[in-house]
Amino acid sequence: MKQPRPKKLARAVARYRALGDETRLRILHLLVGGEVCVCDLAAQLDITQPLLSFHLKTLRDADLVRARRDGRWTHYSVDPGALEELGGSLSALVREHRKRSTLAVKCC
Amino acid sequence: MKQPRPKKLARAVARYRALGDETRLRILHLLVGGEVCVCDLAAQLDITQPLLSFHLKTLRDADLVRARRDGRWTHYSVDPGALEELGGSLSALVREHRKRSTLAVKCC
DNA sequence: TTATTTAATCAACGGTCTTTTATATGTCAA
DNA sequence: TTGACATATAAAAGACCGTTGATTAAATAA
Repeated sequence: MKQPRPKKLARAVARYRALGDETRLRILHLLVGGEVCVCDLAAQLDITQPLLSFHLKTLRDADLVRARRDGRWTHYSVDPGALEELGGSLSALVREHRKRSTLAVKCC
Repeated sequence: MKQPRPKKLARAVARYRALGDETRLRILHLLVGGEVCVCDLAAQLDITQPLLSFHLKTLRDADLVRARRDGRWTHYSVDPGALEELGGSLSALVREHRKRSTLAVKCC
């Protein structure tokens, strides 16, 4: 498989890193059903408000979620694009592995 | 989407965390063509030997790669199972999002 | 305006992860 | 056996991340 472009690699790293936290993965699952406001997320997560805000920012910075302000409230939703890109590159990696593993290239 | 089982969630977190590092993602891409020995990985990565060993252990602990000893050398290869499980849960998340996002559930 | 509510930001602490240097283990060749 | 080579492990330092408590900003209600 050709080596990933630096830019793309860095983006993938940032996204995997964002996914590598239990609270953030939970948030993502809460959002998968559609937009949820921060107040409702807070009600289900049992963490302090600033901490939730921090995790949401982390997910935002990785483009995994989007925020929409509506008066006093802010609604978050998943950004399917980033997830698809990640899932796609994972699948491609597995496919590539399958294809090449039959060829049994010797190394040392 | 139903909330993920604690055990499965923890495994996913550990794996995303393992993927959330540039060196380790590089290693995975180097391995996708088939088994590679540590010496060849070292030649392509420009990091110290103990550090490479550390990253390989991290990937092993996440079940993302397997090690096979062959005399003096150790060959690493990707473990497709873990990658498939990750990719699958990502795709499921995206699919679920697509399905539900048309229903537009109101929150606050 | 003033008070209240929702959410984001800041500073600081503690813990975990990465990185380095040094050492150990295991395997083969001489 | 001894020496050389390939890789793993240990200990310590530094950087980074998650968490908390206090504060701020923005929007509405009184």
